[in-house]
Amino acid sequence: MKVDKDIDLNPIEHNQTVCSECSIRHLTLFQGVKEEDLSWTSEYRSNQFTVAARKEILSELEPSEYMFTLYHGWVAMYKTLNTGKRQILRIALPGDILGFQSDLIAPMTHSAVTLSDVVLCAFPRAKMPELLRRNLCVAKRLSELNSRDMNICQNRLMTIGQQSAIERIAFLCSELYFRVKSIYGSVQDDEMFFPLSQEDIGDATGLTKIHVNRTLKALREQEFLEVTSKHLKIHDIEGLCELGNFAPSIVNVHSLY
Amino acid sequence: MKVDKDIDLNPIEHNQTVCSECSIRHLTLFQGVKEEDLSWTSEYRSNQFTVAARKEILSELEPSEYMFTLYHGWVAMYKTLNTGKRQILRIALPGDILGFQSDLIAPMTHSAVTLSDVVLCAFPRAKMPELLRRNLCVAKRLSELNSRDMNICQNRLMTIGQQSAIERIAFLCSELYFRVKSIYGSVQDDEMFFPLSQEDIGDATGLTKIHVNRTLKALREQEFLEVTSKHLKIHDIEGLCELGNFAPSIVNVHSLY
DNA sequence: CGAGGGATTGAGATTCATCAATCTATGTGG
DNA sequence: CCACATAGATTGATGAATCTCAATCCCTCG
Repeated sequence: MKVDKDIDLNPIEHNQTVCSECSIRHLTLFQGVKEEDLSWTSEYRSNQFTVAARKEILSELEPSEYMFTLYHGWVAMYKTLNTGKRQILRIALPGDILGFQSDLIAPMTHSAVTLSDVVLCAFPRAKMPELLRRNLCVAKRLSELNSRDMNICQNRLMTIGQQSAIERIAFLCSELYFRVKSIYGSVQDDEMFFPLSQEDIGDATGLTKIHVNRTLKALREQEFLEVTSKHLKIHDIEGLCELGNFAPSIVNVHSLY
Repeated sequence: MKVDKDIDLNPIEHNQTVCSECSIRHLTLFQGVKEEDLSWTSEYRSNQFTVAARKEILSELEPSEYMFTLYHGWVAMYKTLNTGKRQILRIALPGDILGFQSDLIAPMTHSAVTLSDVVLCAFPRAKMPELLRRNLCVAKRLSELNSRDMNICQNRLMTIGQQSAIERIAFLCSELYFRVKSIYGSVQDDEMFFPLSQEDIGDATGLTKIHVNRTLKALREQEFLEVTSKHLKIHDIEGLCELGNFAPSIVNVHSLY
């Protein structure tokens, strides 16, 4: 799928979401911030930006002025090999943090591309150390989100290293199904928005897009799921989890203390 | 390789290493603890334990009373699939933290097995929240170490998802070479202790031990490296890094602020 | 309505897994 | 100290999973 390498973030001029009225704050870095602290804490967030689908928002090896909270839409974090091959490391969904790394000013260790139109809340990196020192519950929440992402990353390692093509795709779809469910509370009729192309699925699972195509056909014929244009319909989520050896609990964020 | 599933940690009765005299403290969780804080901070560490090679020290799905700092030796962190297949998630080396996860009392998300005789510094989980609240530079260091591990995990995902057998093994050996080098400052004659069996290498790279054997033979014949019993000799580290597309900097720990 | 990008299908090549046998090093008990 | 047992390493033969190349189809969008 064609990716636009020019980073263009469009600042939202009017009607930016205010943190105190944010409907997904319980998913984000600011989850535990007390109401009375929210006004000064949210000063560390700068603009909200909109970005079109298939635009790069972070580039490996380049520094980035901001890190982001994904407010709306889907984003793929990935790395590119010298051969041009691409590995998708994780799919970010609303509430997720994009571009955090402990050396805040170093070049990015991975890239990020939007899979759909998205809205981002930007945090200037330069201000992060101060925020983390001043508001410990933000620092704590950051650890928790990182820990969840580590867990997901390790499970992905497991699935790519040890499972077959059909199992890997079953795992991926199960993971995304349960993550979407945990964000919105439910998945209407087990049908959901799913902006990954077959090539994206391949880059996430370590398969070629052609083999992904054949494998999706098998999953369709065995009545596990159907992937059509930007759309996933799950027929048998239990069977899918079993096939992919996926445990729904891994998508949960756990509290540090 | 046979693994002993019974966890048996042998407490060191005499001559335990005191944190203030620890020769690898600069690598550990206590790196940044000020001298004057070290006495109370180190109270949160309980016993040191010795464990023989090929013993399990953490078990997936079971809670663990302790988390550990690896003081001496090598440990493999891994997950097991319902099919019995095993994926090694990372190789822990001295200074590394074993068994941290943000939900401290939950069952472990992965197992750990010693690859050599090891010495562990144990931290009772129950005391961790208090430690992290009381000593912020420990909390900060924990984030930094976790961030480094995340970086290593993502690179491993990349190598397993996108590279060939010989590239994956080149990557693994490069990674371990540079990590050992960063711990001890140098690797004498490019020869080092290397307790992974061919089966371990396979479980770390998503290959069968038979294919690992053939691939090691190729690496030997192409004069990149030689792996003999518990021993790795590197002939051409630059070529190896290039082959595996390995960037030495990924093993570094970066400061959070 | 035409162009372009993704999806689909087929054929053939390649990599890696599986099965099976042998070899070698190490440690143990007699 | 030797014989044996055991586990890991090595090699060969075969087969399956997945990749690569190539062609065509189909949908969307301008």
